[in-house]
Amino acid sequence: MKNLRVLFMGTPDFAVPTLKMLTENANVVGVVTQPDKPKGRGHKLAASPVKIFANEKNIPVYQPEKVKDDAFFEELTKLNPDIIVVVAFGQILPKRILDFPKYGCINVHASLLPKYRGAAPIEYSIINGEEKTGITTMYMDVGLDTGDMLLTSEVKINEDTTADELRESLKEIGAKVLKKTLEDILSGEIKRIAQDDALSGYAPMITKETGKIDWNKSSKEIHNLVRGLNSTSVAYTKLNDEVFKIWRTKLIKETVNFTNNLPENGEIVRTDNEGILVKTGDNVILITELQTAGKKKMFAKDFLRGNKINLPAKFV
RNA sequence: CGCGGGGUGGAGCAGUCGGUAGCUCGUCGGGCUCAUAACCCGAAGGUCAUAGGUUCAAGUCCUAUCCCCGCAA
Repeated sequence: MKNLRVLFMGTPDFAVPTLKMLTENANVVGVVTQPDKPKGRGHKLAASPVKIFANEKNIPVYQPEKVKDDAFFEELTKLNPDIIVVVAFGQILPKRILDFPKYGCINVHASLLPKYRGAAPIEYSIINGEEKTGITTMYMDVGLDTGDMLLTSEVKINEDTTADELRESLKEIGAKVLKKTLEDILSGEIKRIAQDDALSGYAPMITKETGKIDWNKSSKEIHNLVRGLNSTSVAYTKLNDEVFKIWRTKLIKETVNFTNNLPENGEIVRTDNEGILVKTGDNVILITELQTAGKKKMFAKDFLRGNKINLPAKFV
């Protein structure tokens, strides 16, 4: 594998461990990543984590606005990679690029395909309450995550696993599975398995609206949303027109019986050292970590020290 | 130069018209109790982000810098 000419395409932090593995085991001839974009406060130009890593390793970096442009294809022919590895790159590869390398284009995808094709497989596997997910490597084709599957690796999702935690473990597993995939390709042992479209599903992009908590839903559904969105975007709700990001919740096993007056969904039932107890569609849920505008993420009990919530109060 | 909020004892917050700092917790010690995260008593702990300036006097006003965060992209 040492002599394998690899072109790597990727952008976020998730892609870095795989790139690192490649630099240690193969000949990475170049790295393609999204162009630096104005980002965050002040609109400062930010380089992708992949670019930063590649710069440290003195690997040539390419940042085409559109990878399908002729100019980039020309670069590609000069680099003459044997294989292209793609991890969370963020652009669709045209057919002529897919067909170019002799070993094709391999993608590392963070789900057990054919489920959760698309942009946000990690988040949606948790939001939908899956109990397992994993990594799938595949040969890319012109569709979105529709190519023939190669190797997979499963991981369990526990009741309180967050997207952030899951991403951390999957990015390392992705590197390992890809390594094995490349070894098997080179030895000729690899088997390709076509995806069964009948079982497929898409994990669309996360939007602002995705994170809005609907308090009419069950505690379980709300809990899944909160832990599925605890990194790039966060589940949120509003209290008196102020946005509350909800970073962590805890499920309450026992069903609470409201003998006298039944609270409305979203209404705060109690605030104490444990956190903020809120009525949901089917029971109650405990908010344990939250964040308000201008403040850092903090434990609910800490928030309550300096911010008294006068009941009755209701999240909307 | 995108808009905006904020940096005060370990944590979360107050601090009005400038007069040297307080609350809810935590911590430590003691008490009560069968017991406790409950209650009572007491204690330690802050050069109020940094550097200048105005003033008899600044956490509180002015200027610059550093850091943190929300929104928008």
